[in-house]
Amino acid sequence: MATLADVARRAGVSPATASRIISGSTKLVTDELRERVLRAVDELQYVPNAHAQFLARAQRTAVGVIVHDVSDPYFAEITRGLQQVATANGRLVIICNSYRDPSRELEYVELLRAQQVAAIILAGSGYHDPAFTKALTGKLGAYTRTGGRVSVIGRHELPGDAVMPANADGGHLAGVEVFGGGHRKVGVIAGPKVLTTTTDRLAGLRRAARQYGRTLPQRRIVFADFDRDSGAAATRQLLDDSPDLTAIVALNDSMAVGTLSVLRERGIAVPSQMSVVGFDDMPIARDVTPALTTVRLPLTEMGARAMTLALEDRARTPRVEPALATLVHRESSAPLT
Amino acid sequence: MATLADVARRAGVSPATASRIISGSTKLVTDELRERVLRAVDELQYVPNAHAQFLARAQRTAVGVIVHDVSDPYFAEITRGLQQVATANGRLVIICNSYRDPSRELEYVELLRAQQVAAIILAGSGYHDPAFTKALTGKLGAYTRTGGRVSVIGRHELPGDAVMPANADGGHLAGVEVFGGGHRKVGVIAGPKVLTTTTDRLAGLRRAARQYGRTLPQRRIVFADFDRDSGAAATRQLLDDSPDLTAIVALNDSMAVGTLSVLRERGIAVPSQMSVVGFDDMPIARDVTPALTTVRLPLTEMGARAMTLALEDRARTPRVEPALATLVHRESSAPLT
DNA sequence: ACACGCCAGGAAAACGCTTTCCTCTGGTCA
DNA sequence: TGACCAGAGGAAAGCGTTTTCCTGGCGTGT
Repeated sequence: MATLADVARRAGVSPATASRIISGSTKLVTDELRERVLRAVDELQYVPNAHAQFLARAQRTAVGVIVHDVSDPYFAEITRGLQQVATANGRLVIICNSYRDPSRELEYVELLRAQQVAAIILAGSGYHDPAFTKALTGKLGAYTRTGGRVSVIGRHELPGDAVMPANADGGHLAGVEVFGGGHRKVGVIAGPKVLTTTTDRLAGLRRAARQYGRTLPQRRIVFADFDRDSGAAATRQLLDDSPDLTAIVALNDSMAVGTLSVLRERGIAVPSQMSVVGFDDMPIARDVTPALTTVRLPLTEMGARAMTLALEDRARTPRVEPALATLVHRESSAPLT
Repeated sequence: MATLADVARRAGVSPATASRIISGSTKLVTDELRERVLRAVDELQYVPNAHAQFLARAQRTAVGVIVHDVSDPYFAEITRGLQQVATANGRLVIICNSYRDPSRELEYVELLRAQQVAAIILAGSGYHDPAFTKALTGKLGAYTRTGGRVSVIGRHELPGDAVMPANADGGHLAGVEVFGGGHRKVGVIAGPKVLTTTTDRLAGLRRAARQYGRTLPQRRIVFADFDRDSGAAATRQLLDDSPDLTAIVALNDSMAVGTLSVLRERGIAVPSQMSVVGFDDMPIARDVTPALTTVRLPLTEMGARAMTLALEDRARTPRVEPALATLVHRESSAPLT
């Protein structure tokens, strides 16, 4: 690998001069030398060693992002927003997938700290696990104390700047859609119990139930894994246990898609025999048949705002920005007739 | 930020000893010192500076991946495969999105080279652009000459190890499905003209047409952007220009989904009035109604194999591994009655 | 008891760059 | 013509690690 010294030697100048030309310092350099150096760069196909540059400059430029899984559309949307703002600010983004493993999340915080990133962004639900939360808070604290910035999406258990999706309000909207439509026997396909997203959305749903004088009995709630296939399995269980359901709320769209496929398989008509409501408004929601009624979160925007917060001037009090949920009514839900 | 020197001072040892303990060298150290150093690390929340480590070790560990867009399910699947193998080998993966912009691709190669990654993997279609190909080949050549490894997925225009999806064969399979089913008026929604993937798949389709004594006239081919909405727009154009079509082949599933939505909107029954065939077998393909007949590529496996090639022992002749396409028959296509 | 070898630990060089500080040349003004 | 100043270029000090090489003390074998 060609080094700066090689370039300088070939151009017959000092490394200092070569560096100034290549990395564009304010210091003036004769056109003749500039020319010679640039030619040498070209001939040697020289690319500065980013690590050495980093060390010499002590200037942090990359940003780290920890998500559950980028290939999950939910995070894909968020990541898109993050990236937009990051590249607009000339930042390199390092994406890490925790695959919902808290210990891996901890490892990645360490790794990003080692990489000296300017900011760490954690996206995705938190965990109901005090020991883990404490460990994570500790590591993030050490990071911020040394000038690092942290911003989170949807994790109220952590300190720092935050963008908070209105999960509870969204759950409430979904609840209003079904309970307000006169449904009484409503099944719920929830996400993993350990995730705060699950409990938040569920709480909103419960509030809506109360508001309409209904209840949400434990036996009509099945916990699944936020993916299509476990949503399908949960639907089967729900249908077998409570054959009299008239509506199913799935706490995310992937699971709702699984629900729709099971209903189709069993010949249960949607929405005439069963209303289905999802959550997140993934792109797929409008393409399934019937198109899915769902609660929309502004995912791309949430990503963009989290990155903006992370990149803002340091040293101010943490800011928490809400992200509103809205109901997108499509064809998979209807009032009880 | 605490440095190694801080830790050493606090523990009352030399930086050398501290380094040996922290980074686990083979050299032996007394338990007492080890203890003191580890305590200091803990108290200072010390994390070694990865850039400094890199510089001192001169050991490349990260791997760079350039894709068109991770949030596109096609690349999400590939990336999943890449990541699996990478993390199994303890490699950090840096993902870069070119958003189908050749010049950005060039920039990213430079950036990854600067990051001193051990390997660069390019995934996704290449471009019909000799000047660009030459520039890219040059940069990659400079990289491999200095010990870097390059592997590509589906880009025959570039040198190095490659995993080659059977795009032409896949196009042929799609063609057999429609022409073999007796369809004569077949519309095609192609991807961007500049992509080699488009031309390859189209070539396979043409071969199938010839085989069944049919043709694929230019006016029944519309070029779109490989995404849902441009697929929908292309479908409208196709229907308006050729009202007598009985089958449509979309060169990827996203566009096929757009096609289905337009057909539904216009009340054209699938498959009785119109057969639809997609390409790639994205997860969504089985969840739309009717479920999409499509050509399957083993995307995750392709990613895994590309990463394996990239991580293998250096210095051998480039290897090209094919990735077979298969037809997944679902409900969106049927023979002409 | 002496010499030797071994081993724990430290000093210092190296990794590739940036940047401060210094030197030297040439021009300007009195 | 001499003193001064400005500006172009170079020397060298760092950035935070790892690692080689060295030192000094101890144990062992004769």
